[in-house]
Amino acid sequence: MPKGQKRKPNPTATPSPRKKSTPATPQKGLEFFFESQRKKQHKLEQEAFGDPQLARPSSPLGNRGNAADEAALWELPPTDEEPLFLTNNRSMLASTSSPAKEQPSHDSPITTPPEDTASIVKSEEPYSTDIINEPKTTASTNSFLLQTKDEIKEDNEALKQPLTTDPLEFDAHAYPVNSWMTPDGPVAPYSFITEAFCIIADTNARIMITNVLCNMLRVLMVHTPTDLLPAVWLCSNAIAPPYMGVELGIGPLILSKAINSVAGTSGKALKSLYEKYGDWGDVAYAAKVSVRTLIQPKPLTVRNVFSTLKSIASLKGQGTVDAKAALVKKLVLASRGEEVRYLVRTFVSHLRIGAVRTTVLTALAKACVLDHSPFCSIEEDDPVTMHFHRQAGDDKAVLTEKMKRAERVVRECYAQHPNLDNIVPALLQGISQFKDHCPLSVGVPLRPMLGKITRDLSEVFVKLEGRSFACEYKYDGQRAQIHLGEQGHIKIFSRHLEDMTDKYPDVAALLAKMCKENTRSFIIDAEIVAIDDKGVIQPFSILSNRARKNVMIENITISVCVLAFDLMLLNNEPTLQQSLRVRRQLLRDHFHLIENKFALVEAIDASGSQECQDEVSDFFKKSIKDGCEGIMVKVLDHPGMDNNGKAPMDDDKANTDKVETRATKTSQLLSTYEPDKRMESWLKVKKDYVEGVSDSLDLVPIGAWWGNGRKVGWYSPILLACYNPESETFESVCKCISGFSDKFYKEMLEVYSVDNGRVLNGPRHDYVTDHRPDVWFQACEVWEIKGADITVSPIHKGAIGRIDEARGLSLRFPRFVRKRDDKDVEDATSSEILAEMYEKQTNLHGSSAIENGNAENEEEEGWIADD
DNA sequence: ATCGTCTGGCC
DNA sequence: CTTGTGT
DNA sequence: ACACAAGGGCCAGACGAT
Repeated sequence: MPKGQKRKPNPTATPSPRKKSTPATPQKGLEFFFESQRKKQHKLEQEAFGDPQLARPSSPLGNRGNAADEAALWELPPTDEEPLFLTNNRSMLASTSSPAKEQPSHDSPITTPPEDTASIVKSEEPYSTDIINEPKTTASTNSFLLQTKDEIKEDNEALKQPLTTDPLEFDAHAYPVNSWMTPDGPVAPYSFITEAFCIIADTNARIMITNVLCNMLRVLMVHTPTDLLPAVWLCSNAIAPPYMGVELGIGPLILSKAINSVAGTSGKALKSLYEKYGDWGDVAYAAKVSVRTLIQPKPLTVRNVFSTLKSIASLKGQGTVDAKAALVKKLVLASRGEEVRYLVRTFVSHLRIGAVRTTVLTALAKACVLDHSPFCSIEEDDPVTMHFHRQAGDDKAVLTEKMKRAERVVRECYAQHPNLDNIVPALLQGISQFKDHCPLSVGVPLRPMLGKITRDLSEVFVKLEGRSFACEYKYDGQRAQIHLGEQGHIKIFSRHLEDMTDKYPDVAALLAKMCKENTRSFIIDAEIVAIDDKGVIQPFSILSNRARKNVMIENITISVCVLAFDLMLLNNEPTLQQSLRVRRQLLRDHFHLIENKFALVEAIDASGSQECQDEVSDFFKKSIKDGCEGIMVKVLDHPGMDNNGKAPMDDDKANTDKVETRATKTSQLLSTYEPDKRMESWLKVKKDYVEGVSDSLDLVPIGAWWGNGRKVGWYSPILLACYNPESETFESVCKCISGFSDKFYKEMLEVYSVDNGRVLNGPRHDYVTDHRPDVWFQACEVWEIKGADITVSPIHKGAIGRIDEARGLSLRFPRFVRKRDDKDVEDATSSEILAEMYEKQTNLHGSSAIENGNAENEEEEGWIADD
């Protein structure tokens, strides 16, 4: 069904075939890039391993991280040239976004309606993004080609294998790209990748999605390798790694402006289109089909789309809204057929094709096995190369194995060094050594390890039976990955790898003091929590009030404490492969605790025995009392190495197959730090997962909006209210989108229809809310809605006036649990009850200081700061 | 200067 | 952050 | 089991309008 709901490409508007030539991007810059890339890579290696001034002794854990790396990260190139494969991607930018850099004059917005564009001629820019300025006919555009249009077309049709071909059969070299040719070499048209997007959007089959992506990337890799990186970015809904702080800053506002000026539509018309389609790409498509462009601009190319995106992201300051709209308009105007759909979705960073980061990585890895770029030096006899790359005579099984290997390597590499600007160029040179270019290093965030959600404490004991494990407080703060380099460089990254160093100058100032003498560099995983002046942990909302940019230590109003729980690198050695027990000990051994500023998370160790179950249960309760979300439970030791000496499987009697499987699995759980993985060796037990511990409200649906994407045609989200018996009103508490099954959505259309009178023309007089849902409901049902916390809301109205004069109460993480057919709307949670729940929750807070920030408390552990 | 809207980012 | 869905 | 896509409350920062 959802598949059916994915909007199919409109058959009446065929995706524009690659029939036209693209008057070229100067290939020179890109050629230069790859040339210098080869040189610099060589140089970098020499520096890393040869230069006595920069090289460090390589470690038994691998030769990752070195002085050259670190220097480069903070833009202190060890040589006069910029290192290439590190986070510094300016060299890449310089080549791919040259139009923006060389042509700042593009700022002047062009808001002329399409009809007038013919009169505007003249551009210095030869790129196809510059559509409006090219009154050339198609024929003249193609004039430098040796073949006629028809000949090319025939050619293509004859030779073209569909991208859906099994990658093992697909021949990227034979893929016809004559039409991509320009005087400066081949250039991939944007339509090439949108064609792939169309196919991918039309299926849910993951294998097919990967195959199409894989084939698409191979064609680029073989024919236009410099287009590979931009294409990979376009596939991943991003244009730069998160920690580079590059944002498009395009939303509905700018999009509307641009589309209106292209299609001559009004904001109102667009809005109604959006209500109909629920997707800005589809809106743009619909708005554009009705427009006849007199002058067909030059086709878009992958690199131009990408470089324009980069330009948009680089705009800042006054007038940027119009400037962005102008650039968006140019691309929209130049797009043909299906292109505009994906172009616009790219603007809002939401491709909606059912493939994002991981799938693209997989496809990329496979692509690199089956083909290689002209820049890849395959050495015939090199066993490592042959371990990954396809060789003549490889049968299906061998290739499958190689692809699996490559996928593992690429994903592991990405998890430790998530920067496509480094990974893709490195991959273009071959899979075998590319890992060395993208090491785990200080200054580059690794993707954090995640915990599996666990709904019950008893589940913990089933999953971890026979193993030793640590239970840690899960504080309600912000996850932070803190890096200190040997030269004193500091970076603090968020859970999604944004650079938030600027937000925490106080934490940065702490790092030097934290380090014991033997600590020169590190990466730690921690939670930052707000504390008051007495060292009492504050709720998340306090932390979120903290300033984020240009923070001066003197002006900080919200103090924080860093609670560390893991160590991924120490003194330039990755510690990922150590057991948690060892990593934790390293943490204890190498850091001073600083009262109310730096501590290790509150924790106990346990295993599966009965006493432990009680202990863990108490610990869990205590964590909640102390204002935490719950606990994390983590396997401490490597398989078979449990400290309690107990064999993992010893007292398993009733050996059904299932038990056996469970036990085997349990006994193999890793205690390593696995970046980017949600492993069963880390279990997350939050209070609101556990029955009876969380807040649960009985609310009344009073309205809804029409859903988007997968949920088009359904009510989503739904506006819910509590009941105030005093004023006899329904006060909005939250919108809810989660917890509904597809079946439920369908039933809802029946339950709330105009026909049965449960859909109203407007809000009832007794509905108290600032929201304006698409559809108003007659209050007639009660639903149980679960949430994590009750919050004082700037917009919702629950119990307004009771806790705060102007603000009502709302719910954090609302989700639907079930209908309460046993209740009438007047029996819904009352405003008073809601207010009391809020008070109870806030009284819970404010009692507990951070315990192990106090050195005296922990003498039996023996890891307190000792000087 | 101040306020409102938009955007992206935490959870 | 949570949840349901499809492979 | 995994990947993806719906979208929640709430915030600071940035830009634009007044």
